[in-house]
Order: sequence, then C-alpha cells, then structure tokens
Amino acid sequence: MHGYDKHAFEPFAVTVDLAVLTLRAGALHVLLVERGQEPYAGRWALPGGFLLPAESAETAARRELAEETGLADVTGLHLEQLRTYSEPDRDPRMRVVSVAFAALLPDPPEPHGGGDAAEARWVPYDEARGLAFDHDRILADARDRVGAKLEYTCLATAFCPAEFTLGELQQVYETVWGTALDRPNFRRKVLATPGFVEPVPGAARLTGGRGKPAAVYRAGAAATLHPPLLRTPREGRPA
Amino acid sequence: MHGYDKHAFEPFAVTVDLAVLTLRAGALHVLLVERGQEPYAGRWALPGGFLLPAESAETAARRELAEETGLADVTGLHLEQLRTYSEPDRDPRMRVVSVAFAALLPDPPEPHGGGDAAEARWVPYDEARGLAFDHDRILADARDRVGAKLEYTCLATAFCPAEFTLGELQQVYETVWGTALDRPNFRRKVLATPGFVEPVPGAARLTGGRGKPAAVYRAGAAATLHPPLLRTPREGRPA
DNA sequence: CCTTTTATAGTCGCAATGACTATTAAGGGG
DNA sequence: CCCCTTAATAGTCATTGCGACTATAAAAGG
Repeated sequence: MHGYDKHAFEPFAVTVDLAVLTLRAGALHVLLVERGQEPYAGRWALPGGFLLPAESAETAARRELAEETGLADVTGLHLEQLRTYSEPDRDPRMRVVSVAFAALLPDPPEPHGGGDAAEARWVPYDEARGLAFDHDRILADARDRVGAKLEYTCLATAFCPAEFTLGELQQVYETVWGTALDRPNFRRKVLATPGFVEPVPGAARLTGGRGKPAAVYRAGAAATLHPPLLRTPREGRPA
Repeated sequence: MHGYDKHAFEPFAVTVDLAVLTLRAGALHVLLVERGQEPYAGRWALPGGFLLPAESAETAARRELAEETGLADVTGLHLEQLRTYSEPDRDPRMRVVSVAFAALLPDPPEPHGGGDAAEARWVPYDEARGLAFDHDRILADARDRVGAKLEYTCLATAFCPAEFTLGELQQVYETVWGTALDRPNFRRKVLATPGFVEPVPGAARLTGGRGKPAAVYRAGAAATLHPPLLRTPREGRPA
C-alpha cells in the first residue's frame, strides 16, 4: 500500500520533542521552555521544533538539543528515540506528528541555554506538571523508559561526567528509581559486570569533603548488563 | 520552539509500516506484499500505508493490519510501536516519515488477506531480504525488539492461540531466539512466574500424536516477568 | 585523640537456575 | 499384546546471584 496514487494523503507537520534529563542536587530535572504564544501561551513545554526539509528526526533532535541547552558540543550526549505521538487532536491548530526523544546529560551544564528560546529552565521532574500539549505524557514516558533501561543497559553512565565515583553512579539509580540501594551490594554488582565501568588508575576523589576518598571510574565498553541490575520487584503488578 | 511563525515548516507524508510476525512450522514468518509500482516495483515490502486525516498512527496501523491479513477481528492482536524512520532519502520520490509497528499473530490465519493488496504472502524471516525502502532494517529492528521483550515481558503468549501448551510457548522462545531451551527448566520458570500462564482446568491436548498429552494453559494477567527469563548471555558484547 | 563520615572488604544464607535423571502417558510396530 | 519410541512432567544437585549485614580503612572536624 505504498502506492501514492491509490490513496490521497494528507500532509502533516512533523516535529521533534525532547525530554532532556539531568541529575541536579540529587533530583531528576528536565529542561523546559516557556511558550510565548498560543496555544498554551505562558505554559511550560518540552523543547522541540519542526523538522527541516533535509533532516532526519535524529538530526533535528540533536540540533534542538544544542540550541536549547546552549552547549557547544552535544555529540557525546545520549540521545534516544522514545516513540511518536500522533493523536489527531494533540495540537489544537493542525495535525502535528511528533517524534519524541530522551536526552541524558551529566549534571547541569548551564542554568539555561541561549539561542532563540524564549526561556529555558531546569525544572525538578516532580514539579514539571501541566505542560503544554501532551508533554506530560511524553515526559512520563521518558522517565519510565530511562528507569527501565537502567536495569539492563549501561545507560546510567550517560548521567555522569567522564570520570565518576561508584557513589555517584549509585545516586543515578537511586534518583531515577526513587529507591535506596545497598552500597556494598551495588558496588559488587557493578564491578562484577565486565565492561560496565573501568577504573582510572591513580585517581581518587574526595566526594564531599568528609570521608574516605573514592576511587574514580569511567564508562566501559559494554552497552548492556548481563545479568541485569533489577529493581526490587514491587508487589503484584497485574497490568 | 513550537511557534509556527518562527520557522517555516515542510509538510511531510506520514505512513505506517508493519512488521507482522507469526510462527509457522517452527519458523518465524513475516507478512510481505509485492510492490506493483515504482519505486521498487516487483520487490517485496512490509505492508503499510498513509495516515488518514483523522487517524493516529496506532489507528492506521490496526486498520492496515486488518486489511492486509484479511482477518475480521484484529482487536486482540498485539500491536506495538517500534520507532519512526525519517531519513530524508528513505523514499526516492519525496519526504516520507514512517512510523513502524510490530504486530504478533498466533499461527498463520490465512495464506494472505484480501483487500486491495496486490499480493500478500507469509515469508520465512530468513528469506525476507532485499525488501523495498529501508524495510530490511525495520524488519531486523522488529525482530530484535521482540526477542528482547520476550526476556522481561509476557509477550510470547501473543504468538500463541487462546489456549496453548507449555511446549508451544517454549517453541516461541526457541524460534525467536534461535536457541534451544531445557524443557523442565523452562516449565519450572514459567509456572513459578505468577500471572504468566494459568491452567485450563480439565484440558489436555495431544501435541503431535505421539507422546504424553500436554496440559493446556491460557495467558495470565501479568504483563512483565519478574525476574526475567534471560537468554544465555552470549560472550562479550562490547557494543 | 576521638568522633563522624564515607568508601571498601568480606560473610552468611536464601532463591534462582543450569545440568541432569527419573517417571508417566500416549502411539506404533512387530 | 508387549515392547519401543516419543513427549510431558517430576524431581535432584550444585553453583551463582544477590539481599542483608558486619567489619575495616581513610579522610575531616572538634
């Protein structure tokens, strides 16, 4: 059914929307922009924009990521397609099909980026409600996806700077999952997974001033965790 | 950057493409249609089509699924969004953004469906190469996703009819993963997972004529497997 | 010098699982 | 009809993974 002459087809506007996530002060934060015009004028929304004629959704997403964060180099950042939202009424003006992405940053780079964004701010995830369009749902889906992928991939390092301690890595899990983990067990598990992290030879860092300095690691070559690092299964989950 | 006046935007054609998968004679099969016109005339392709003006991608995918399989009722079938393919050159004629789906059917319903499809056929997965557009990649992505989701969800039952034996369920895993599983261990694991399957009280079925009749089960209420049913980790997987 | 704090090392026991062996219940061939 | 084959089901055993804990080491602060 790819015959263009058999079915008339409607042209659609295609956008990308980004859930840009980071960890700040021990809490998950998301980058939001304030809308300057209708619809949803004055409301907060996920950054995003239209695909340019020669762009793929991935290219457009990375361009928007650079524009909205104001970072000079976004090539190393984790960017991942979530899914596409295409409900006919998701934009009151016209048909807009949006390809949603999740982007993960180590720590906040800047309060908010320049570019032509009216205003961009890091907002704690828990306070990011009542967003424009269906962005509440996109953001929730992004968090769910990231939380799930922490279990069986090395995604957690995408939230960390190039060099990090195991305590920092553990905080990624604890913050995204909202649960506390046992430190010795977490350490044993991470170190037992080949390719998850690799030690930086001579380095050690004082994590908070007090306490024993922690060894420093960097991300390893592995992409997946075998076996996975499972969340404690909460009680009965029928659906 | 959702201001329509700030950026001109290109209209795009939006389609859905379906990787309709089933298990037939112990092999993974995919539903393909033969293209009648350029480009790729005479080549096989995944079924798909344009979004209608009032449809979401999910609605369009289910409509196409009904049309192409010829099934009267497709509401119970598993249909899941894979990802969106938007490379600018993926269709030589124009910009087409395609939202890809995977659909899972119990056993082959009919050789091929009616509707306006020129020709639709079940093709063994391993022989489905050289498809039109980027459909080789979409199909491979579909298989990867399904294989991965077998590990930590109850997706396998989507390949089975309403009532099935544990041997049939095991064949789903073995066929999709391409590995052999130990039968007693598989049985123990499945039955130990609450909500995965539930027994059909008095039923038993002769699976192949020979051998002891197998107990019959139906899909349970659970959606996820805790802990997961892991594939034997193949050796080092750097990327 | 002692207390606090944080990282790291190690112990113990249970639960999950891979690799097997044994038994049961059907069909088919002599 | 009796065995042989086939396939489902029942069970065993040792190893591994992991949750819960305890102990030690190395820093800062009073």
